[in-house]
Amino acid sequence: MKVLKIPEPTVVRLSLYSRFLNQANDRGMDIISSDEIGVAVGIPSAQVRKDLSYFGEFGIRGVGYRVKDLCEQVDKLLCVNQSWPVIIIGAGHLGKALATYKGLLDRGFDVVALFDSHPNELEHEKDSGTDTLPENLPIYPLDMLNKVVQEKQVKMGIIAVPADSAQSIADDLVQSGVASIINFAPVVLNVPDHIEVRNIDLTVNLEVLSFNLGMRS
Amino acid sequence: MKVLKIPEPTVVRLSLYSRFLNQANDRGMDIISSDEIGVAVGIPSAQVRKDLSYFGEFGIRGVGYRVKDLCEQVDKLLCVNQSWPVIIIGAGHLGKALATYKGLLDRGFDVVALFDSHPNELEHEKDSGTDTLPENLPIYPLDMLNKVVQEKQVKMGIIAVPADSAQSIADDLVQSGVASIINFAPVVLNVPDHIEVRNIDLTVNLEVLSFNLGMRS
DNA sequence: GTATGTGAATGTGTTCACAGCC
DNA sequence: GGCTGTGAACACATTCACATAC
Repeated sequence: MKVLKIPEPTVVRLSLYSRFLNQANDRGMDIISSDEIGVAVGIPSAQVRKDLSYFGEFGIRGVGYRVKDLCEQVDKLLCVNQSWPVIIIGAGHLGKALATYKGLLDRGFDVVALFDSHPNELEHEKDSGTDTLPENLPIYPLDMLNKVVQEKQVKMGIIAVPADSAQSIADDLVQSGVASIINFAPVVLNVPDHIEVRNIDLTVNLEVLSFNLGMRS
Repeated sequence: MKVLKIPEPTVVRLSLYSRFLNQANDRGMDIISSDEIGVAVGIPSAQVRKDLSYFGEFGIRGVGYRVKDLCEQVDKLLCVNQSWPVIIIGAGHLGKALATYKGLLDRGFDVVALFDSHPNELEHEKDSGTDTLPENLPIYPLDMLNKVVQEKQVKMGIIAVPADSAQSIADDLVQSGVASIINFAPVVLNVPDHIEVRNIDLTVNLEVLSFNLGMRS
């Protein structure tokens, strides 16, 4: 069992393993090999073993891994067992898409509030056809940010506002005390070193695809 | 000027450079240094220079880069000049969020159609408060996929459906002839080698954050 | 025999530091 | 002097291959 310096790709894969292991566990699977995990998430089995080996020896040589045990261990590493309050800033289509996404709660992420600069105009309108916002999910104006973050002990904020207001929202989030930010806006945010930002940028992804398509000719 | 083996992170950064350079160009900036670019996108200047050097010598030693020239060159690499027809499968909150997102067209990505398994139930309802879908954006049933992909020469599909139908949609997309897929569903897709898939997974990103928060204690 | 765990080897990406050119 | 372009050094990540344990 070593510590110190976990490669960041390893952590990303851990999340994939966790998802698959939970499914396998629900299906009542007992023993699983690194090979089966690898096939399921599209990663070489040696990589799976190495990833897990950073955190301990979870398997049984000559046998495999006990699904239930491994699942628990990995979930503990990712803190899936505990519930993380998160907030979403921006109640446009994207913000609502995220707020109504049930996959978050399944993995321990609890959207405790939505924020918007014009909360009154859109409070729980009926959206025909698609899921509506949870009844009990409050939509607050931005000046409630500090209060909510502190009261609910929020550590993570999700930015789902247009590019031109993203930096200002990021500043507000940092100011309010969150430690980590997911940013959906297509801008590079400027934040202090102790804040972790992860960008989710559709345009960049599309451009990588178009670059690669262009290369093939 | 070398070719062969461009690091994939380089391509991702190229997209960030392009965004910034276009802004700088619009602002009428003439000359820019690798350092200024680096500061703007949060990357060391040596990295900026190395990234660009994979594709040619775009700068002037002792001076910097001509913004207009560099902008054109980078945009050409990313194929931003040409228009890419893309389709979105899934017209839930997420699909609509993507379809109404104007940033795509700015960068040459033209959403030519939305697909949904129940297109009639949601055809252009009025969404109060937020942007409605473009009037001329058709919402088709899934069995129109092949026809649209072939007629519009679509190379990229965006999967915005729930996890349990994502693989089946991916199969349909591959079958229809798209070359690249952006997948928002939290599953690992199984596709042939010649298809490029890029996953955009909020849950994984959140779990990396919660892992890192957990590590700090 | 079989599957894990892991150093060693390899491969990939970043940073350094300086030669080359303005 | 200043800034680019780039080989060489370094750091990081993956893969190999085998010792180890069941």
